[in-house]
Amino acid sequence: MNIGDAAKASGVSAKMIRHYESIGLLPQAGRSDAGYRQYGDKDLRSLLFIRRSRDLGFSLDEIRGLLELWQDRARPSREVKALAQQHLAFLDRKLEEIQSMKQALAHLVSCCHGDERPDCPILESLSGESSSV
Amino acid sequence: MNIGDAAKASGVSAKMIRHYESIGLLPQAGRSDAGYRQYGDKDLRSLLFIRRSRDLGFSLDEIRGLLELWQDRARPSREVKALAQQHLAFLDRKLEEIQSMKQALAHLVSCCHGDERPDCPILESLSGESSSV
DNA sequence: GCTTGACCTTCCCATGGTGGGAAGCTCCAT
DNA sequence: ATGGAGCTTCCCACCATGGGAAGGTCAAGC
Repeated sequence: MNIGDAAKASGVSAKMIRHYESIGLLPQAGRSDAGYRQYGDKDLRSLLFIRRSRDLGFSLDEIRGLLELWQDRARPSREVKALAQQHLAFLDRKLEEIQSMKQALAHLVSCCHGDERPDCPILESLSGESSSV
Repeated sequence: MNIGDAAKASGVSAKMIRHYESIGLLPQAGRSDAGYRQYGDKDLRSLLFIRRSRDLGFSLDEIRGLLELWQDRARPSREVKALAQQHLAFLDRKLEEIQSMKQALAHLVSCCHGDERPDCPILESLSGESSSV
């Protein structure tokens, strides 16, 4: 299986597959006589593992840890759970951050009549003429 | 006012102030005889405007637009509102993205007993042995 | 005056995750 | 044999931010 097919099958772009290999997230892929990277079922499973982890927002560094735990048959699930909980806390922080941005901005937007007149509570708030915010 | 004081007063790091100037987000600052950047009240107001906009998650490109509108006394508030609404929609998308990550991960975490045993629904799900997810 | 330390200048490099594209090689079907 | 699709490596870009080196400047204290 060439890299293009592995990319299609895994949902990870060929560019990224090469990148993951280069940073040691994936082992060096086998090569054909011509130097083409070759991928098998096992590689595909790793790629899918990575893609699913990315889908959950894990960083490549966290995924490195997850992959290690995955490959260690004797890992205590405690360690996996700890890693996941840590990321969950990170997601929570992000969520709150964005939520408060959204709330503040939504308020400003609702205050702005949005017509042809120049006066605008959004700009007023950003410039520090804090009347209602 | 030197850049360090402007940084303290605005909450924008000196590094970033220089950067914003270099990309044309801020006009070239005046210089002292020794070449030190000098900042006045007007510059400070711009810096605060930028910081508040960043706090709401606007990109530097969006802020460029906001600054232009701010400086245009005749702008229709309609344009400001449109820009803000666009960013609001972006925040909404981000929010949903993170929320669904959080939800999925929280489910997995709740399924993992997290003890010394090696079996772990989190890793199972990431590796594609989709039982409950 | 001279030293010292805090501040400023410019310049380059790094992060994280991804993409674009060039130059050159390989494979396969026609 | 030719053409096009796919592969290789290599460099550059994004966004926003920070780190740090090498060198100039300023003000306070001796």
